Amino acid sequence: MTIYDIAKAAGVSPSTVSRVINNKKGVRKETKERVQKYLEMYQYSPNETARSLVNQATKIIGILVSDMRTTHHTDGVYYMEREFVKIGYCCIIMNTGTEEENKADYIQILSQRRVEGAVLIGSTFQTEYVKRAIEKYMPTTPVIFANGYLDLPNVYGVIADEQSGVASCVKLLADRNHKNLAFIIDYLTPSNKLKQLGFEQGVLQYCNQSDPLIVKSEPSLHGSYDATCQLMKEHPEVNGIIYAVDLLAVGGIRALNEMKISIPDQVAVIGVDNSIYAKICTPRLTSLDNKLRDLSVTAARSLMDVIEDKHVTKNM
Amino acid sequence: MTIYDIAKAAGVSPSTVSRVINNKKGVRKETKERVQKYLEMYQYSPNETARSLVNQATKIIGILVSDMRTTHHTDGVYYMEREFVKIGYCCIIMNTGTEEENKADYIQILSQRRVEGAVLIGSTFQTEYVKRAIEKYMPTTPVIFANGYLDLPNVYGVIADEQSGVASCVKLLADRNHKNLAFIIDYLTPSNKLKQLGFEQGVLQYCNQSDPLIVKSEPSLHGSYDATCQLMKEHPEVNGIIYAVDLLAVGGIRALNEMKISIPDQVAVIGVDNSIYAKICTPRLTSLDNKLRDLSVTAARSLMDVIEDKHVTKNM
DNA sequence: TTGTAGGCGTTATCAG
DNA sequence: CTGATAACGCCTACAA
Repeated sequence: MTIYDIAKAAGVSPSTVSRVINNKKGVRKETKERVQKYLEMYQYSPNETARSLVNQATKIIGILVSDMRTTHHTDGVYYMEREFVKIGYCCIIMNTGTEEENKADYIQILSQRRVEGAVLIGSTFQTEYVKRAIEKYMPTTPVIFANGYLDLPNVYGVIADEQSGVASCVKLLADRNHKNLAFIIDYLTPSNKLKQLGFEQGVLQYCNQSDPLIVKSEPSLHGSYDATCQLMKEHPEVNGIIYAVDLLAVGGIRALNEMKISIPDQVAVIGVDNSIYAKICTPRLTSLDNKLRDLSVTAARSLMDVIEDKHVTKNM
Repeated sequence: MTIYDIAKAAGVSPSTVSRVINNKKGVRKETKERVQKYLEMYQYSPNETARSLVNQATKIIGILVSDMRTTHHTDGVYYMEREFVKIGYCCIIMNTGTEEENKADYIQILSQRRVEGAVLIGSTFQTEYVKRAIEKYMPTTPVIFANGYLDLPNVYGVIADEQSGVASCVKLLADRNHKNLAFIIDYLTPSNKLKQLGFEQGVLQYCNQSDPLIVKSEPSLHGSYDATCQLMKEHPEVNGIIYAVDLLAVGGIRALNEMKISIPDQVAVIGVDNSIYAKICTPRLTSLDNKLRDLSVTAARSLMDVIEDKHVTKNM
C-alpha cells in the first residue's frame, strides 16, 4: 500500500496524499478528510525506508556495546534507547564482543546503515584501532562515548570521574583506620585503569603507602573468589579491598565469608557500580556509584544536540 | 559518495559499479579491478537504505521487550541479537514498558520500518491488545514469541514448559519432606500464571493439598522481602517456598536469613531462571533453569526459517 | 562485457 | 489548493 494507491482511490495526486500524511497546510479540509478516510481504510503505513532515502535522514541511532549483559552496560543501553525513542529515533543495538576487528566491522555496518549518530558504550572502545575505524568508516557521523573519549573531530565523550571516586573510597577506608588496602581488577579497560590510578593515588595520599597492592583477577565470580583467597593468604595484614566492579566484589565477599573473615570489621570491602549485585549479596556491599544512568542520559542528549547542530562540549 | 561518483571516476556506468560491488559475474577482470581501485580510494560505502528500498528487504529484525534490564530478558535479547547479526541482519531493539498501548505503538513503528521479522520477548506480549495490534499493523510480517504465543497466521511461538518445571520443583521438595509449600508471585504474566498452575498441580499431586498457598508480592527485592516476612508470620508451618523469579527468591532469602530461619533445613527455597542472582546470594539459591538461552536461539532460528519460507512449527 | 532506462516509495519544488 | 516532475541511491531487466 503506497501513496499512489491511496491517491488513486481518493481521486487525488500522490503529492496531496503526502501532504495529508505529513499534516502540511494547504489542503482543503474536505480533500484532507477524504484522503484520511482512505488512509484509514487501507491501513496505510508510510515506508520509513523510502522516507529515509529522500530525507537523507534515517532517524536511526547505532549503539555499540561489548556485551549488553554486563550490568553497568545493560543499564546504559536501556536508558540510551529510552532517551532516543522519546524523540522519534530507533536504535540499532549491537554486541561487539571484545575483539578489535569486530568492533571495526560493526562501525562499518552502522555506517552503511547511515545511522545519524553512534553511541559507544564502555571505555573498551577507547583504542587506536577503533579510532582508525571511525576515521575510516564514519569520519563525519557524530559519535558519542559513554565513559570514554577519542580525539577526533566528530567524537564526543561523557566520562565519569571514577579515578577521583576510587580515591575517595580509599579516603573513606583510611578514615576508618583501614589502611592496608588492596585493589582487585579484571579487564585492563581504560576505565578500570583509571580506577586503579585513583586507588594508587589514594593509597599514597591517605595511607602513606607508595607500594600499592594490586591484584589481577579473572573477570568472573570464581576469578575474584580465587584472587581474594590468594590475596588473604599472602597478605593477611590486608584490612580493606576495593574491587574494580561489583561482580568481583561479590566473589570476594563470598571468599571472605568462607574464610570466616568478618566484613567490614576485619576486612572492609568496596565495589564499583552500585549495581543490584551490591544489594543482593550478604552482607550488603558498599559500592561507588558511578552514576551510569545519568551519564547515559547526558550522553544521549548531547548526541542529539550534535545531530541538531547545537554546540556541545567535546568532553564532559 | 554514490555509485555514480565511482562510475564517473572509473569511466564506467553505474551498473558496472553495482556489479562489482555485488560481486556479480560478467565484468571483465580488468574493469573490475579498476572499479575496485576507485571504490577503495573514495572509501565508498553502499547505502543500505537505498538497497532496502529497491530490494524490498531491509535486513532488519525488530525486537520488543518490556524491559531489557530484567535478567532473563537481557540474556534473551543478547542471544537474539547475536544470532541475527551472524546472518547479516541488524536488530532494532525497543523497550516497550508494560503499557499495552505502548506495545501497540512499537509494533506500528517496527511495521513502518519494514522489519522483515519481529521478536516479542516475554509472555507479557501474549495479550488480546497486542494480538489486535499485530493484526492491524503487521498482518503479514513473521512474528515470533520468545516464551509466549498468539493464534495468528503470521505468529510463531517457542515456549518453555515452566508449568511442568515448577511442578517438578514441588516434587523435589515433597520428596525431601517439605510439603507445606508456598508460591510467591509478582506480575501476573502468562508465564508466571503457568508457573503458579504448575505449583498448584504439584501441591495437589505430591503434597496432597488442595488449597495451595499463593502469595502476591511487589516486583522487587523489597517486595518479596516483605511478602516473605508476612508469609512466615502468618504461616509459620511453611517449610518450602517457590518464587516465580530469582529476584524474588533473593529478597525472600534475605528475609529468612534475618528471621534466623535456616535454609534449606527449616525452609527450602527455589527460584526460577537460574540467573546470576542465584549464584550470588547466600546461601546459593536453587533455581529452575528455564533454558532461556536455548529458547532464544531456537526462536531466532525459527524466525529466520519463516523469513526464508521454510516450514516451521507454529508453536514449539 | 557494458550501458541505458525504469522503478522502489517518499518528499519537495515549482507551476498552474 | 492541487498536480506534475524530479530527486534520493541502488538494482536489474533489456538492449547494445
